Amino acid sequence: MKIGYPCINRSLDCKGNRTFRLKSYSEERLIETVEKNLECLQNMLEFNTERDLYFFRITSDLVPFASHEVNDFDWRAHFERRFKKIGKIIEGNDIRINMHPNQFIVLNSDKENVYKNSVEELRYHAEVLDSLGLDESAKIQLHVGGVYYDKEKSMNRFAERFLDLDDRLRNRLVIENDERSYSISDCLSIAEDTDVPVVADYLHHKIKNEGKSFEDIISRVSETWSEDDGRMMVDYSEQAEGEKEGRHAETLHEANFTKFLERTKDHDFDLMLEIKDKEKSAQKALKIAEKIKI
DNA sequence: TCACGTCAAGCAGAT
DNA sequence: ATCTGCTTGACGTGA
Repeated sequence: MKIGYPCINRSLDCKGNRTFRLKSYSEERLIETVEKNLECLQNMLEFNTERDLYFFRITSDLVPFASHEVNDFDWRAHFERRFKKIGKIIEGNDIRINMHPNQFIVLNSDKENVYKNSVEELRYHAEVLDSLGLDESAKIQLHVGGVYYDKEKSMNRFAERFLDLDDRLRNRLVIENDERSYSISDCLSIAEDTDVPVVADYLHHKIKNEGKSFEDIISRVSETWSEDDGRMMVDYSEQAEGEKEGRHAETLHEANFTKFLERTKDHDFDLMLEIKDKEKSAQKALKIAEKIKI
């Protein structure tokens, strides 16, 4: 099991997700921003390996406006060596990487332009992972999308469009259950038609689960991951006590996390901790995991 | 330096 | 109708 956290490190004084307003777009600004983001990405990866955190989610903001029409700069060529260098660090330390496009990426949208833009944005994500020289175990994790008053049709539309993607991109995609539309069971049903691996999100499953327990369903989820896909990925987060349902907790709760590990001890997976205090909770989680030694 | 309105983009559920 | 939250709040103007 590898443990990691998404996108941001609060202990370091660099920011790896710098961006700027579309209004301020210029090639100089883009280069400057990507330069700093890559530098910080490297810092974060080094920070992580020094602390035995070998799973990391790279921010979608790494290259701002990468898939926007305003951007015709060949950032891949310009930063090729930088990407390769970071890729070597990733490879050398056997770090697992994923990315998670934001909410605007909806592959199954009923609007043609949203679909088109989503594919472009997914291509950008794949280009980042390709530039780093990573194999297809580096994943791009997305939700199934909208329901549009007809869930079956919307799931079919997802499957069709997924199968229609280029191999290189499709082989990097994985789908994650969300807390209101598509449960793990729904994702598994899509996986049957498409062979897309499924990422199980523990908190989302707690909120939407059709009465199935996490430990029961995780076996079927693990079967969606092939050899080339790498180890199954699981997302873990906790409900912020007293806050609205689905809100992430500020810090990891030891007793909850211990219980989670015990409930899932029959399975090996890489674990992404979606907890507000990031690397702090990740280090805490690592200690707990080592203590009870799964 | 700080407060705060706004930010490329979608969607569903709550208010 | 409008607001909120989402993998992550950050940018940027005005005082």
